[in-house]
Formats: sequence, C-alpha cells, structure tokens
Amino acid sequence: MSMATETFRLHAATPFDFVHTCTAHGWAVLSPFTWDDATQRLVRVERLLDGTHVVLHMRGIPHGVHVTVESATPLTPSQRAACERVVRTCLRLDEDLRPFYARIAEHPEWRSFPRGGGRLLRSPTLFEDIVKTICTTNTRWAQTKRMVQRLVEAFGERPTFAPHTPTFPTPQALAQASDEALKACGLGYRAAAVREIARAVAEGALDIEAWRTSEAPTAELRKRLLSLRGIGPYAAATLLMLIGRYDEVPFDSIYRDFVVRTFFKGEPPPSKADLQRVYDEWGEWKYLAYWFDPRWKDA
DNA sequence: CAGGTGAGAAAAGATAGCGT
DNA sequence: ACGCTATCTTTTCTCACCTG
Repeated sequence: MSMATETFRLHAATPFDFVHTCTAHGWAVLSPFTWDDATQRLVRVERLLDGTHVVLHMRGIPHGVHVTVESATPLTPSQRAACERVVRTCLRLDEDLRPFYARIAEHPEWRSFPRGGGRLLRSPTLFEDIVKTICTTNTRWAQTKRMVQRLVEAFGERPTFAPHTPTFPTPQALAQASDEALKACGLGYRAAAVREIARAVAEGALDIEAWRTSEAPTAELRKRLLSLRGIGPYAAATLLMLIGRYDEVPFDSIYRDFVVRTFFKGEPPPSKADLQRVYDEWGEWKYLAYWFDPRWKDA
C-alpha cells in the first residue's frame, strides 16, 4: 500500500500553549484522538469532506503546532487546506483569550496559570462533540471512553494505509445505524438521542455546524441545544464551552462538590442558586474561571 | 475451592410534573 | 415563565450464593 507524508506549521495570533490545550480536559483520549503523554503528541485520524482519509500528527512548537499528515496519495491544495482547518478548529488557534488573561491578571492566585492556556481541545465538528457529550451523561468517564471507542470501531471508516484506526462516524453512518448496533456500543437510552440528531443532521434539517460561528446570544444557543433530546442543562453548558461560549457553568456533581468545598466549607447546605452564582463575577468567562480555578489543587 | 449467577447499590444527569 | 422535586434510565461494581 502507498502512503504520502507532508508537514506544515500553524501559528496562533495570540498566546498559545499546545500541551495545555490538549490536556485541559479528557477529549484528547476520546477516540479517534489519541494523546501520547511521553512524547506530548496528539494524533487523530480524519475523514475530510471529500472522503479522503488522513492521519494528523500534532506537536507543539513556539506559538503554534507542527503537523505531519499521512495520506494514501499526496494532498491536493484544497485537501491540505482542509487539514489546516481541522487543526485550527480542534486547537482553537483563532480564539482570542486575551480578555480572559486580562481578567486573571487581577487575581494573584492565578499567577501560575500558563501563558497561552485556557483553550480546551474540541472535535472538528460540533456533531462529534455533541455525540461525545451525550456519551458523558449519566455515566462515568471510563464508560464514556468505551462508548466512543466502540462507536468509532463500529461505524468509522478505515484508511487503507492505517486500517486499525477508524475515523469518527459521519452523521450519515450513525443515522443508518440500527438500535441494536448502537446499544451494542453501550449507549443504552442514548442510542435514540444520538440517532435522532444524526438523522436530522444527515437530512439537512439541522445545521448544527453553523452554531459554532453563530452570532446568536448564548441564551438562544442554549435553548437550541436543550431542544435536542438527550441534552440537558449540564450537556448544554459543556457544549456551549465547546462552541466557544464560556458564560455558563456545567452544573454537575463535580461542580457541586468542588464549589461546596471551596466556597461553603463548614456552612449550612447552600441552595442550587447559591452554588450557581459563585462565578457570576466572571461574566462571559465563567466556564474557564471554574474549570481552571487554581483552588482545584487544594481540593 | 474455583467459577458462574444474580440481586442490589452506586453513580450521574435528563426529564416530567408541580407549585409559585 | 421560573424553580424545585421526584422519578426515570443505563451500566458497572459489589458481594452473597450456588454449583460441579
């Protein structure tokens, strides 16, 4: 079998920390991403819109990322541009967090926060992020990893030159999947939610990818997310973060425990509203202020 | 005693249903 | 329309209980 390789570098216009971006949350170990901690490299198999399969190997360089692309045949200019777009999207190279950095500069306890940190890795498409987020609900992380792994194994496409590493399934593939096949991936009741969304996207009835660049207010996007079956308040907040809106906080058991420990230690049980309020002063940066709160280390 | 089997419990949010 | 509560759902883990 033949294989072509080429490399390119991409740079962020504002401060950027590759390793921090990859390890800021669990996404880097959800298939088809893999993260090698020893070499600090991120790998991903990707299906480009024209159906081409590529393997992207990413490593950090000053202010950016070095990418090695493997493909069956040499890339055309448009395929190469597509690879660049995927990397820019996943690593949020175009996101400007300088206003957030200005905010944390006012707080001495944030002093050790790395310059260029604060980005959270995401998938090339919002569709993939939605499916993965649904797989995080009502379960624990180990099971989430298994669900996603099995979905990719069962419904992904395998590059001829790398048959052991499938791509993330397309909406079309998941829309056609049978209930039994989806449940065999360990999705349980989530199977119906995933297929419903996959079907709507595949049919063109639901243009979720536009939500990432939408100018709509966060409340409106939240409403749209909540209208999807399988997505409740927690999942909506997580997806807003993945879209790039940080003005909501993911109220789950982890959040509750952390906030009670950190802000209400030894006090009578606070109400949900009290707990939800504690990051209000951070405005549109609430999610990042919570997620990267320096007090996690003390807990 | 090694190796199944099976009932609960635990964990984690989504969601329907009620009151204000 | 908003804020709680109670209920629903699935998978895995735990531990007692059989069985050959």
